Amino acid sequence: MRLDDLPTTQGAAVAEPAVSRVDRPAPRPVRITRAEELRLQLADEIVRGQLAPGAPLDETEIARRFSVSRTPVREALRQLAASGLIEARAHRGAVVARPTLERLNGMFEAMAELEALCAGLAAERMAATERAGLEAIHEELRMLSHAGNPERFHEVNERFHNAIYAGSQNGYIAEMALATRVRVQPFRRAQFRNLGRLAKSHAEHDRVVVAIMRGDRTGAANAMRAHIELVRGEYEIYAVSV
Amino acid sequence: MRLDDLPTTQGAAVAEPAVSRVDRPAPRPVRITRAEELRLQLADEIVRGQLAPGAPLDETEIARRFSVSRTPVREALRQLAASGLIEARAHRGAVVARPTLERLNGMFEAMAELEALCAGLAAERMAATERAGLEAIHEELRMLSHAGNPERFHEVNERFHNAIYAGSQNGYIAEMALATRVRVQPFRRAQFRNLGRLAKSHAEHDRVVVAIMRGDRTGAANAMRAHIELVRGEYEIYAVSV
DNA sequence: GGTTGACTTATTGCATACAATAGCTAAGCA
DNA sequence: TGCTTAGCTATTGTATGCAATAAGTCAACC
Repeated sequence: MRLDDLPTTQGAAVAEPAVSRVDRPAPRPVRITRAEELRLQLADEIVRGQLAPGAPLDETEIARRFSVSRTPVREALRQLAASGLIEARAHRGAVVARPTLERLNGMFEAMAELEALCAGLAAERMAATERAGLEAIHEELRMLSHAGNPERFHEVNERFHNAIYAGSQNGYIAEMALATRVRVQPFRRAQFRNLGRLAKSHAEHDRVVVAIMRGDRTGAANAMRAHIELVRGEYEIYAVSV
Repeated sequence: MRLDDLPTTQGAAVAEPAVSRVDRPAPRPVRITRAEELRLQLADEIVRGQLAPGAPLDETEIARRFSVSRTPVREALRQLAASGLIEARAHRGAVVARPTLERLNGMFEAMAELEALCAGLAAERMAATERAGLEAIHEELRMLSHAGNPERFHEVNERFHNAIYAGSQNGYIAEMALATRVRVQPFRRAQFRNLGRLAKSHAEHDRVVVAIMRGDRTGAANAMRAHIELVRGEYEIYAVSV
């Protein structure tokens, strides 16, 4: 998952201007601040599972580890807390978020509904080029499902879903959908249980794509909702907190 | 709008344990931190319209105004930026968020869908006591609509919607709905255009309540979606940014 | 045996000083 | 006149030190 997409402010992320003129002024060095760097790094480690839910995040220790003072560390931790990836309990140290089973189920329900909403809106609003792009990604996934490469499949799968978010033409909803996806990411299994899941996933996607191409809002929403419900099996859903 | 509800971390706000045992250990002084205080204060001023969209938020000036150092001010501003209430442009000062017309429309669409989702879930899941509570609030609104007190009506109206959020039994979705409501709040007109709107609003609520009581998920969702679309007229929807 | 209380200490909150960056202005040049 | 560039300055970013709070511990008491 691309963590640059992590929406913290009003994420220019998904709704990026998309100005792809070649004669742009300059690539711009993109001066990144240290706090920002820490935030991205920590978020990445959490989402990738290197920092498991419940893992302690000591300000002083992190400051030492990255050779910075506590100030930018605090800032990064606050941002992460705001985005829900960590829990900051005063005077007892912050830890990687460890939602209750109930809450995790709630997040999945939200994800299903948000993705369904995006798919439905996309069916009505996607521009021709966007539709073409979605089909291209879909085709790429078909080939990857045959090749049996879960890692790469997962990557392209995210592009698939991002394309549908963007197709909703509603940046605000797209951000919520992406943020939710990021937040459940730490609970994803390291590997799919079986490779057959890839083919199944592609088949489910197919129903979504067909409905979108047909401009069938309800159909697209239902297909996507069903897909997310099934995807849920790829996640470790168990009580991680007390 | 109660700003204590503003969800920044994983808002214990809406999903508050609801432990209302009388013999609770102690009311707990609720030690509030300075940064938190600033955040609430500034958010309040923004939502109430005292700080209009586009108004500058100078770190140093705010620090002077509240007699604190820049550190807690920075923290508060970051939090507000994360929740989307302000825009923090580096080296040009932060300003109260000034979404484009397009984005504002997107937020309203999101609000309609989120509230509709909550109403639908509430229809299926509300406990008996919750249903009773909702009806009580609804009745209170009926009386207030006759009394013609827009201020008070507005207050109770928020309790009405919060009750439906809670009825969804999904804290995560409830938080998104509330956060969205807060974010469009600054664009609400100071007064309803006419008092007749209160009676109309109550009539729309009535359709929602009836559907919820009947356990009619689709009906409740549709009624709520329609209500939010109409409520939209109470907001100043115009391009506030360039 | 369980509860209450003070004490200790880890951890966070805040203030201040300084460094660094980017926006801005104006001068110089084509 | 329009563009580039250099320097200034407002503003933000970071480091460090100290203050303050609450968590945890242990002992005394009921």
